[in-house]
Amino acid sequence: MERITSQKKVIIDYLKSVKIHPSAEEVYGYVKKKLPRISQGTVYRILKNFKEKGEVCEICTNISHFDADISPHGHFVCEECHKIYDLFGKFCKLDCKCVKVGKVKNYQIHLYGVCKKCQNKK
Amino acid sequence: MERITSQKKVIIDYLKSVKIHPSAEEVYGYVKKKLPRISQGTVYRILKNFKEKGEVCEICTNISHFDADISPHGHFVCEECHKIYDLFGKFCKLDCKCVKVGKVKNYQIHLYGVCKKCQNKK
DNA sequence: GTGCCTGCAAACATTTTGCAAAAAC
DNA sequence: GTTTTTGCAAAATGTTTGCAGGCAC
Repeated sequence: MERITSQKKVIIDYLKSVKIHPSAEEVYGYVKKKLPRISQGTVYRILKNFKEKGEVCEICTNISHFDADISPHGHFVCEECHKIYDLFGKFCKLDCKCVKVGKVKNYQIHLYGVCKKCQNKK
Repeated sequence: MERITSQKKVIIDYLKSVKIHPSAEEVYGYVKKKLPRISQGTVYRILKNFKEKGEVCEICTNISHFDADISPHGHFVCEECHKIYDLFGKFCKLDCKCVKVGKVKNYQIHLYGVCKKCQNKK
């Protein structure tokens, strides 16, 4: 049975109270003020735990796969085999004109799930 | 003036010939077979160079920012100040029913550009 | 020949992990 | 008391960088 600890409470309260989308490092920096003995490892473990339960989501900015097809298209990432599939459906074309916060240079659409091959393995 | 080297040629030819969306590590593994003396640093430098010129794009799978708002919404990432803005427009709702490659659990939409604050600084 | 590019190795940033002690139940 | 979770430190992972020599032009 999962246990409720002060570390988890402080982290989820913090994430629910801010809109700055903090990095793991920023979460650690804040939580350390409230719980000075907390370690980075714990922060990473708790964030991963929340993510797996679906209580928080991660936002991707750090990137590591490359594609020479620069036309606007989406990607389906299989969470089992980590294979990346191209998606060319019409929903991959976004209308960026209505974005007010700044000038959009490009965009990415990522769907996460389990691909058919991996579904059939079970 | 930029120079054309065998390392660059092998890398871009490889990326244009495959559909597996290789990681930097995979690019290195392949290119090493053709050019055994190539180093990882060179691969990273060349990939970054191609990306900056817009010849290849990066696909995000490695992730590092957290958001307790798990409703479907997009993010605008400013390439100058690295701030992340929430986007709640209607284009942030994707219809995933037409995705055939697997079962979609969730998705992310990321727009990249320069936010208004940074535009005004110039 | 000049200046950009590469190989190498070290540095750096980020995240994960093993283990004993501490805390939750 | 039992089991999960934590703190710590080390390791693993992924990426960047400085520099001397090599290569494109």
